[in-house]
Amino acid sequence: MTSTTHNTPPTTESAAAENGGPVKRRRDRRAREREILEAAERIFGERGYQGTSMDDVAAEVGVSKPLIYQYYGSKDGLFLACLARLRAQLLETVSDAVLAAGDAEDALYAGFVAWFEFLDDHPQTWSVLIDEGMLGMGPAAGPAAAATDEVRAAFIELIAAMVRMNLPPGRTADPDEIEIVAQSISGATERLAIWRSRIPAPPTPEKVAQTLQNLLWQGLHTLRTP
Amino acid sequence: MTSTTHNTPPTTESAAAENGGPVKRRRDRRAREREILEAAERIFGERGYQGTSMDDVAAEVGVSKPLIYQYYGSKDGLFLACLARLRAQLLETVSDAVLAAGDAEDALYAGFVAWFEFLDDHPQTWSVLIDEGMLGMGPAAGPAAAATDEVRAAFIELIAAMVRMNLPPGRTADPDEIEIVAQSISGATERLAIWRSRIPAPPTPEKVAQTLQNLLWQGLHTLRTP
DNA sequence: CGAGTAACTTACTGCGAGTAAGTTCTTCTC
DNA sequence: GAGAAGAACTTACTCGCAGTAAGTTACTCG
Repeated sequence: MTSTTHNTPPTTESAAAENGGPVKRRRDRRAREREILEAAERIFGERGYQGTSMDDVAAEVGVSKPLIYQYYGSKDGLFLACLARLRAQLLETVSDAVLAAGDAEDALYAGFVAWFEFLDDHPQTWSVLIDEGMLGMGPAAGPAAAATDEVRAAFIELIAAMVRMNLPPGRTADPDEIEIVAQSISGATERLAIWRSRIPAPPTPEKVAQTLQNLLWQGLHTLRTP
Repeated sequence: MTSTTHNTPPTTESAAAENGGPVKRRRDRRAREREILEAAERIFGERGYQGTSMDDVAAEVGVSKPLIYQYYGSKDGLFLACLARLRAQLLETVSDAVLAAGDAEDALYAGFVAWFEFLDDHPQTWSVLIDEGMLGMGPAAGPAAAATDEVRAAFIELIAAMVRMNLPPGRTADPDEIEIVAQSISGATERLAIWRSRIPAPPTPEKVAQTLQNLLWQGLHTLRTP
């Protein structure tokens, strides 16, 4: 659907424009790259990484496959380019919410809410992220494994910083324990996001954030000094 | 390694056995199925789902590809068959540990320890499980998504049961909150398992389990009544 | 207008999943 | 021990898709 294969005649198109629409051919490189990226983001979001072929994307944009290879190098390259934009947005949104908060308790809650709200507002984004990206990260897994590990690492560092903020002033905690806690929280929020995206009427972001906060807050004070 | 391509000559092998070894050809179906399954488990564990071709498996067993298709239907079918065995073992191990424990607090801790220990003891298993299986489960993700969702669902139900056990007698909690808590714990343990498998000197299962227990235990008492 | 280059295409290769149509080996009956 | 019946197994393909080589068309700037 969505008007595939356009009205551009494949061969003699130079005589075009007789119907009025200036058949956009030969756009500027930057513009084409953006166009391809947007189409790819949409199609990957709909059909997943495996389910999308480069020919699909090429057809959607109305361009031939080698052009995409010239601009993005490989299917992985194209996918990573999609991921880069999306994760930057997500990370920025959550970081902003955390940094805007007053104390540590508030920061944690605000971060959770921002996370779940962002994913509610950008379901397509979320599809791209989790498909082989955010989650598929076994040893030889998907192509985006390394890239999404970066995002995750950034989140984990953010969480670890919050945990440290929460310690009594001047105290330090066992680094292992901080890491374990940060990994746990990261894992919990990812799993909750997936869960919410797959059930018909998920609890509100606030509800989930509050429950998670209740679950974790007290335990965060039990970190031992090394 | 491990003596690839065997000594069976591809063409005229009926005149074989001149060297002594009774070149095992034409085994019983059950035996062949097991043989294929074991090879597949190993290769999937080493190279991942994507990185393994059916020809690889066929060559490893010393058999032709269509035979594998006859027995397992498809690459997905073969992968799922591997998964089925592994997850059954994992689920059983953890369940046993939980059920053998005295009270709820002990059950939670014992479950964590059993989980991390099992994965330490079966790294190959773990590779197969996380590669596109345990984690890759976006909308149109890997083939094993549905299968591993089942395992996860089983764990989540186990966790939810433990949480309920922990409530004051006669009390009931908001089902949404129980679900949120169970999803969180499942996500945390999965992420921790991946993290541990990817760093050089991970903390012991007991250490991780203890930290997780500390993090969660107090919060488990904050569940509201609906 | 013509040279130079950026934008783009046609037409392939190669690999890997899956299949059609057999070909041997084994056993079971007479 | 024939020889039929069926299970175990193979050769030789098709088809879809990632990736590429080599060329062609349109814009731009002297």
